[in-house]
Amino acid sequence: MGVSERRIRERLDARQSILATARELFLLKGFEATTIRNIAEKIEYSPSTIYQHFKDKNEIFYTLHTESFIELVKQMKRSDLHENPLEQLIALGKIYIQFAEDNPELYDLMFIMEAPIDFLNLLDETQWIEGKTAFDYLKSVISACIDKGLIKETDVDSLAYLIWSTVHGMVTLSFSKRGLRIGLSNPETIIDRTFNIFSKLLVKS
Amino acid sequence: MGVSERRIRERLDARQSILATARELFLLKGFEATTIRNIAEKIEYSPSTIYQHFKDKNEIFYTLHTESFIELVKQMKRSDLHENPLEQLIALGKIYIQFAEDNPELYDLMFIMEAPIDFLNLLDETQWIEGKTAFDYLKSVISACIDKGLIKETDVDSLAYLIWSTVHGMVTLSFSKRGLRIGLSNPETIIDRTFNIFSKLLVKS
DNA sequence: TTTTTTTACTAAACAATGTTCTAAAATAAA
DNA sequence: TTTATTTTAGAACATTGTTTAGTAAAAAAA
Repeated sequence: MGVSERRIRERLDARQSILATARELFLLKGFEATTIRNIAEKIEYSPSTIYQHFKDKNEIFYTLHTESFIELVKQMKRSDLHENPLEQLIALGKIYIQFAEDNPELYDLMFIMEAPIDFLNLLDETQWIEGKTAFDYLKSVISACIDKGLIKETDVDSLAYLIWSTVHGMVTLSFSKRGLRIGLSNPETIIDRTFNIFSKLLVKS
Repeated sequence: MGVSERRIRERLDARQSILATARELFLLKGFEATTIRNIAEKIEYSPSTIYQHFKDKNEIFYTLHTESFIELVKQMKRSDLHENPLEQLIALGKIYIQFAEDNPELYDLMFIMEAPIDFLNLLDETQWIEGKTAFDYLKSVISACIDKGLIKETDVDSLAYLIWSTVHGMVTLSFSKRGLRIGLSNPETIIDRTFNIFSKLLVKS
C-alpha cells in the first residue's frame, strides 16, 4: 500500500511548492503583483492546477498569513529573557516594530489586508487562534507588570489594545508614508522617539 | 468671446460630474469596485472620455483625497470651543475617531491606501499641505497644553505623532477586523475604553 | 492482461479590469 | 463654405482571477 502514500506525498509536495513560490513572489513584489499565472509558470504547472490545491488566491495567502503569525509569536517570545516584566514589555514593543520593518509585505498581510480575514470568516471559527495567541502573550506580560505594581492601570484588555494600537499605528503610518512631508524634524527617527515617550508614559501611570 | 468661456465651463462641469460620480460610487462600493466604466456609464460618457480629464484612476481619487482632508480639518476645528486645551485635545481625538467611523472608505483613502500618495510623489511637492495642516493643528493644541503645564513632556513632534499613531492604530485595527475573535470581553466598546485610558496616561505625564 | 475508473493536468475560454488607438463627429476659425 | 481643432466614442490591448471541457496518465477492478 505504498502507492497511495506516495501520491499523498506528491500532492503535498506540489502544495508546498505552490506555497513556497507564492511566498517568494509575494515578498518580492507584493500581493497584487503576485499572480496565479506567475506562480504557475515558476513551478511549471498550468494555472488551473493551482486551483486543484487551493480554492482561490485568498486561500493561498491565508496560509501564508497563518505561518507568519507563528513566526511573529516565536520572535515575541525572545523577550522573556528579561526578568523585569516592564523591560520585557519594552522589548516586546521593539521586537514587534522590528518585525514589521523587516517584513513589511508580511505585516501588510497579517494586519492590514482584508483578504486573509475574509477567508477566515468563510470558515466559521469562533476564534482566530494565531491572533489570540499573540495578544494573550502581550496580556500576560502586562499582567506581570500590574502584579508587581509597575503599572497602575488594571484593565489588561484595554492596556494591551492601547499598546498594540500605538505600535501598529506608528508602523502603518510609516508604511503608508503619511508621516512624511508634514514638517517633522527627523522623520527617520520619529518611531524611536515616539516609542520612548510612550514607554515613559506607561511607566509613570 | 463668450464661446470659449462656455467651453471652459462645460469642461469644468464634465470634470465635476466625473468627480461627483467617483465620490458617490467610491463611498458606496470602495476603491476597487469603482471602475472607470462604472463612472462613465453613470454620466453617460464613454470610458475613454474620462481620460481626457484625468491622467488615470489615481488622479481622480487623489482629488477626492485632498477634498477629504479639507473636510477633516474643518471637523477638527470644531474642537476649539473648549477653553481648556486638554479638553480640546480629548475632543480632537474623539472627532478624529468619529470621522474615521463615519467615513471608513474615505479614511482608507486618506491614511491607508498607497494610490493617493503615489500620485503626490509624481508631482514633486516638498510638502503635503493638507496633511501638514491637520498635523499642525494637532501640534498647536498640544503646545497649548504644554504651555499651561498640563502635559509634562515637551517634544511636541513626538507627542503629536504618538497621539496620531494611537488613534490611527485603534481605528485601523477595527477596520481590518484584527481586534475580533481574540478574546476581548467587549469588542464593541474597546476603542472607547482604550481612548479613556490613553487620555488618563497623557494627563498624568 | 484487458477494461474500467479515478486522478492529474492542461488549453482554451470567460468576464472583468485599466488604459490606449483610431477614426468619426461636432464645433470653432478662416 | 472650407479648413482646422477639439471632443467623443467604439473597438482593441494586455492583464487579471477563475471555470470549463476534455485529455493523458495512473491505479483499480475484471
